[in-house]
Amino acid sequence: MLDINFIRENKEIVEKSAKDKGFRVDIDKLIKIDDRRRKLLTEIENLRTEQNKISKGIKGKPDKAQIEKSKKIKKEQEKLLPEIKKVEEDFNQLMLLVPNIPSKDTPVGPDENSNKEVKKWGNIPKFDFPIKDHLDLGIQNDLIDIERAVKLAGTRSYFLKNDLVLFENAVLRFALDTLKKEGFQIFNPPVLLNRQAFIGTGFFPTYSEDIYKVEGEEYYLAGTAEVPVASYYSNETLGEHELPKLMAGISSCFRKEVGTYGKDTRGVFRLHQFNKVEQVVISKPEEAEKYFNFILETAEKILKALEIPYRVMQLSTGEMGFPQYKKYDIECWVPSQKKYRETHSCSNDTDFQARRLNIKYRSENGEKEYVYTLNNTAIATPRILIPLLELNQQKDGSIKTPKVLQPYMNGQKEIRNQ
RNA sequence: GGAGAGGUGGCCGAGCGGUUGAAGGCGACAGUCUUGAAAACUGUUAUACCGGCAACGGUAUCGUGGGUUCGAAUCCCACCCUCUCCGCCA
Repeated sequence: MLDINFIRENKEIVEKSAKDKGFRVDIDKLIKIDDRRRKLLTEIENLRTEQNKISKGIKGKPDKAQIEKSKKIKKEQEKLLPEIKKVEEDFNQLMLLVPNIPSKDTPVGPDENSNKEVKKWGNIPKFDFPIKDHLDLGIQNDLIDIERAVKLAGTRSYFLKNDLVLFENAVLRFALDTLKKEGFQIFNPPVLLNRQAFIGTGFFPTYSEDIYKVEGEEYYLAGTAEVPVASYYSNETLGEHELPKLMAGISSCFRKEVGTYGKDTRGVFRLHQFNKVEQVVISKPEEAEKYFNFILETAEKILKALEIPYRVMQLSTGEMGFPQYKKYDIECWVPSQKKYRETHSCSNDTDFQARRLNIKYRSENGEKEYVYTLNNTAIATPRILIPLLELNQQKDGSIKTPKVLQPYMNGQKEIRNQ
């Protein structure tokens, strides 16, 4: 959420930002509603002032004149109440639809063609045998079964099997260990959450169509641990000395993937349910950029250790999403597609989420201010298994275990069909 | 799921329907005292919004939303949450 006073004073910027990002908001309407809201509020406050004055003058029993006057004021108030209620509702609803402002260095453009590569790491491997893609490798070694999953869970579902289950756990655990070393607190959060958590993190109302709702209850399944972890300190004021909060959540993630029909249907790239370790940082405004780079680097560290070639893209305005001020994607090399594919998403949301979540900090001089929130994937599976399986495949279809994961696999050096 | 108790300021805790934004205590901060510290004493100590350069003024807030009343933390209704006991259960 943006500050209404900021919106009023920077109407053109707010309008342009929304347009560049591809969102439709009527800022004129919002300001008009706010004008009305302010006017009504003042009128009601003035009436209450009068009424309070009368009440304060009454010591014992009120006399007739006092009651008459008070009743009259009350009637006037009651005339205004239905309108103010409506106006405030409209106002709040519209406020939730105003996207964050993109950073000045964000490339302006409607889609991924405007994204900008900011770094690249690793050499693209050459194979001296015909390679298989992750699904063929998975089927050959009895590690992935999608056909049977579809019988009971529909499209975009999967079974992982045998050593791949252990391998997946190894990857996740490796990510957690890496983050722990970097000073993160680790969370296993709830993922069945109330509306407020989704509004607070900026997923509602804009992205509500992609989120599963529990039938008959006001609970929803989180598509990322960002939702519960960023909400952890909601409605709290932190001390300046407590910042930054480095938090990492591991959870299953659920996404409807509406509007992606026919996209990425092969294998385990785009799924309704997957697992992810997510980094969330709560920081002081002036340190946000620093920690934004930090969580990008921790993710890179994990990829380097896993020896996956990747590149970092700065996303354009049209690609970056509703709550973001600045966003990088990390894309990993997928040999079978001869392309980099998105595996990580790194966001600086400034105080946009903090305003909705009501998370502040008290500075040393006693001032209260909103915190900044940042988040980035640490690792997401099964998606990351795609480059991992493909990059480590051998001529006979078996798969080498990356060195850093071997300790997590009891020293097992390769995965093959038993 | 059944039965009961309860939700008040940073915390504990009081509050006959009328200077109650809210006693008292704790904590925190400042001052006095002290070589220093502690103790003691004195004072200060909620948040949001609106108006104002400011001093300050106004409004709202005692789980949430309604209602009764000239007036609600206090009475009524609904909902939410927490705790205890019983049942069920990984």
